[in-house]
Amino acid sequence: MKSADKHNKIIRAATKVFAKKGFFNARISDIAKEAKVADGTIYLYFNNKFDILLTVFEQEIGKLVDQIKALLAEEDDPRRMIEIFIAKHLQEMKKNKNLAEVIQIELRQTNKLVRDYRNNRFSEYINIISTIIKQGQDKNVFRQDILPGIAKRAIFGALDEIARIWNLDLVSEYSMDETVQQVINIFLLGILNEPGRQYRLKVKPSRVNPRKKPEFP
Amino acid sequence: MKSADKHNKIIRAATKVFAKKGFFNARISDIAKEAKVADGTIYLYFNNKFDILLTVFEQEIGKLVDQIKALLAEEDDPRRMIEIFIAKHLQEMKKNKNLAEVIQIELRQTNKLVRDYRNNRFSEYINIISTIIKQGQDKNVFRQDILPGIAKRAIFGALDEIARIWNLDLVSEYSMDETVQQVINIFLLGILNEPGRQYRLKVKPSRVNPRKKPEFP
DNA sequence: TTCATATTAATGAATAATCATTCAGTAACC
DNA sequence: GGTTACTGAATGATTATTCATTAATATGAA
Repeated sequence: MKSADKHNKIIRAATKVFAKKGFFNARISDIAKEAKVADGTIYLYFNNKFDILLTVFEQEIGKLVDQIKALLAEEDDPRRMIEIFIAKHLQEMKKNKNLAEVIQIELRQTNKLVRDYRNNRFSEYINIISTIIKQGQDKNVFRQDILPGIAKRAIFGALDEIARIWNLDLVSEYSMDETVQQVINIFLLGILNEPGRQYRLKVKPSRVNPRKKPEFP
Repeated sequence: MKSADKHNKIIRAATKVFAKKGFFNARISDIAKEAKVADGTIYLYFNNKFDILLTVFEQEIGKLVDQIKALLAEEDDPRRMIEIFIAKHLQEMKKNKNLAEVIQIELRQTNKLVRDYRNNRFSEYINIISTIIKQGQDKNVFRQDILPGIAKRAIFGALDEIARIWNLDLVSEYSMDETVQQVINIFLLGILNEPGRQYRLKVKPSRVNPRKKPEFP
């Protein structure tokens, strides 16, 4: 019987190797060696190299989804929920750089080739953000003119870019906490000083409660 | 004399091919064919495949830097400057999907391997954002507690993620303008409704005017 | 329990492609 | 006739994947 144990060992090895060398430069033999397994063994557990990447990705994102959902279940203030999401995502990426790297790779390299190849836990992940925003709008805590489908991309993109920089291992002088606070700060309050009183956007937000419109994909 | 013309032809071809297939799946012969040139000719103009990617990247980003700087030169309200940056970046990525794709690729795949290989016009590019923010802080238009080095990453990341989605060519129901407004809106004002009056961040911004601290790399 | 056989898992060397790069030769131009 | 630009077939390296072989484990009859 093919053991779940070995399956896991391969996944862990692959995560490590992909993170270090990137998908295209990772050799199957690297993964095999890292997993202390023969090259051929890998093909008993996975169809091909892509399959490994996708499995790693889905599985790791899945864990994140579960964790964050659990955290959020205990909170019902949308403002805090956004804080929790941001903090948790960044903490996780700081802790698990391999995962951060694999997300980067998967999102830009493979997607294009093997799109919608299987169910997408990643969509589920970022839709957590838009769901929180919608809740906040229902409670009138968030601005009604924010489009949740765009906001979710902006927030995820910001987090992902910060994680990318961490992975370049240039030394940063900012602490984790400081960074988390900043990002929360920017997204909740914006960068403008006393926005309501001093400044009108060049183009005013036009639609209110645009829930009818389909989401930004 | 090796013609600048041919050099350009190769660059244009390479941009197209990289965008379509990604760096690792692009063959030199694809680029050669697209440029209507022999495979070997490419090596008269570039050292190797990486060199082509880097050249494409630096050159295209360089153009963007020049354009945006020109636009900004005519404006001195930092709020408008941020608007201009966001709008221009998104417009450009929408117009030139190949470029958007090459940015995605270069930032995640190569960086790791060939870091600091040559001068970085990309840094120059995103430092435009932090410079604007600093100016805004000097004029007391932007909140003093924003760290420009983190804000620049958040803003660029958001824009980049949106461009990524556009490149997946899933149909989006949002117009360019709508998206631009939203993003400006989010970053200037935040998503919170009447932020000053209703909500205190869980953790308050601590330092004021942290200009002394080194920037987020 | 013991041993023979069957079934399943694992191995890693061999295969078969794939391309980046080179370079001997040709063309274009001065 | 000499210099420079260009060509594209040949080279040589690399590696995902396969598969014949071996090891491990299960089964069950005596």
